[in-house]
Amino acid sequence: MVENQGSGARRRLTRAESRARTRQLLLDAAADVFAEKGYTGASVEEIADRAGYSIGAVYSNFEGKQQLFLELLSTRAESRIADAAQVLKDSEDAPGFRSGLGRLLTDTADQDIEFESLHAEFWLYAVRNPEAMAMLASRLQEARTGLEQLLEESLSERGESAAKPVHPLATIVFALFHGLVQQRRIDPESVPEDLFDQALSWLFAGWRADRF
Amino acid sequence: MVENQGSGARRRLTRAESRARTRQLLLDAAADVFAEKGYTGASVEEIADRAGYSIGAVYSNFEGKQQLFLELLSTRAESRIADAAQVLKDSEDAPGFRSGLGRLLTDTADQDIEFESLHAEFWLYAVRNPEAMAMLASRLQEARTGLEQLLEESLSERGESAAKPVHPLATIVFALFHGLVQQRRIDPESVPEDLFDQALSWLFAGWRADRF
DNA sequence: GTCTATAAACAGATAGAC
DNA sequence: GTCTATCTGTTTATAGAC
Repeated sequence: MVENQGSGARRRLTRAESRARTRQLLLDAAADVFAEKGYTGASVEEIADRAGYSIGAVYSNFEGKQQLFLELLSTRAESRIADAAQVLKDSEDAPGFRSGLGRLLTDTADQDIEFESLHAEFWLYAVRNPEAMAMLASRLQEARTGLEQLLEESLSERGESAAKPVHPLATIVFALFHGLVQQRRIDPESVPEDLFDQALSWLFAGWRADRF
Repeated sequence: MVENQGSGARRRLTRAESRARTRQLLLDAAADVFAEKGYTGASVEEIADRAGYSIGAVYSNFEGKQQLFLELLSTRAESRIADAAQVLKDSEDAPGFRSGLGRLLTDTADQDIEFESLHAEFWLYAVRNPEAMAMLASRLQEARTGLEQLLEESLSERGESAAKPVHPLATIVFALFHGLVQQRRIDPESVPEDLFDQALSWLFAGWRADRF
């Protein structure tokens, strides 16, 4: 007796898969609520509600609120930047590199408004809970490394590689990105769309001139 | 009958002054606790305790937790940067300007560790409570204006003023400052002491070259 | 003006039904 | 594996003593 499990185009929900789906829905909902209310302000009940489950479902899939947050921290911190950088790498050529980053800035500040809030929550949590700091540090380093590779490729296409390490440049670009996104959220007029490109243009020019 | 009020070097505590002193102690304690625990995580009781008062003292001097926080937001946001910039202005000449900012960065990240946490709390609060956004925006603008003046004076001493507006430069320096401080708190090795100076050097060089 | 005591609401986490 | 009910602790804010 196979029951109606193999019938139809549907059917594919192992217990493990069903559990994984629940976990995913809870994690998505948690990201939303943590971004909106902050770690302390977010309630487990609201996370569960928004995912379409009850409180019990959260505690049967995660140890608790803290572990749920840490799982997001370890898997989602900076992921948008890494992804977006990859998109830029695939879709743009060297001259479009900077304007691509400029668009990334305005998109992050104006459209994906949860990103920077969640980033700030991760940062504050790590600052207050040293045991989570190494985790965030390694995620940030991953993102910076991705950006470094992008920069190196972009520069090598222009025949100006190998002379200086781009490492500090990547760190600077990264810091500038977050700083400008934050400022644009508070006072959009003070951070016009092309300011990031402008800054990168000056920065790169000065960096190149410093090779001699 | 004057009572023993005019006697001794002490005695100077009008009710108004005594009240002002209590308010000040509560505000100082509040800044500490909000920085350590966050807006939601900070309890009125802990603020009162740390100031040496009880819960009732808070509610007799402020409308509540929210107004206490908003008073800090409206008076202390970015004040350290404005103050520090003024110190730099008074104590340093043009060539020392950049290294002065570099020291400000490491001090802010390593010594006055409450500053950036409180800044992040202000930012998150404003992002989540639009009625407070204009207040933070104006405080940020004040700080940026102060930095602008510093830049203009520093540049005019080198005879290269008036050609271009420094406004965008001030915004960039500001964003970079916060971005690097945040990154240094998480991963100090990725933000060496002279990175900020290095970045400013490249940025200014590129900016100058862009005049033509 | 500040304190103590308390009210009223809400949180994270657990136990047991299904 | 998920839900309902509940336990326990904590929170903001207020009322009334002093």
